[in-house]
Amino acid sequence: MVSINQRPREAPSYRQRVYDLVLRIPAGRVMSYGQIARVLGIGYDARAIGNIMHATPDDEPAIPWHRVINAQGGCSTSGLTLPPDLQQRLLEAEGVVFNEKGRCRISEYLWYPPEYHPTESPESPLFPMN
DNA sequence: CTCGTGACGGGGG
DNA sequence: TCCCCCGCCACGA
Repeated sequence: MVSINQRPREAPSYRQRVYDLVLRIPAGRVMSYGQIARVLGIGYDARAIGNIMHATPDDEPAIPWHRVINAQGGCSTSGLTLPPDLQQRLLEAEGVVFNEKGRCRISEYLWYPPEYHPTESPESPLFPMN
């Protein structure tokens, strides 16, 4: 495990910021890749978050990677080294309900870090749509 | 340094 | 709703 923990304690790396946030997602709740990117701010985007999460199991086994799904409410882990249905099963074990198409009502499970105060206005680019 | 590759997302047809 | 296309960006070759 070429852990990021071995990195000296400087400014948190891009990965570390992502991991720190994912670590805080409560069981039974989820965040989408894009949502994480928006919470972290400029320079982060959904695709990059996905790349990082892909490496997570090897990197940091303790990180609840399964609580990060796509904005459509589905799991994006098809055809990898991981069992295709693993992520969904882990979430179901935490009470998340998926339909026959493998999608959950994401709005019911979304979690936002408490210190993050998104604008109330749906007009705002920071409004937490997903 | 450049290039290809995604566990993405949103818009359009 | 599904599908396709394209912008986005960290990472490894």
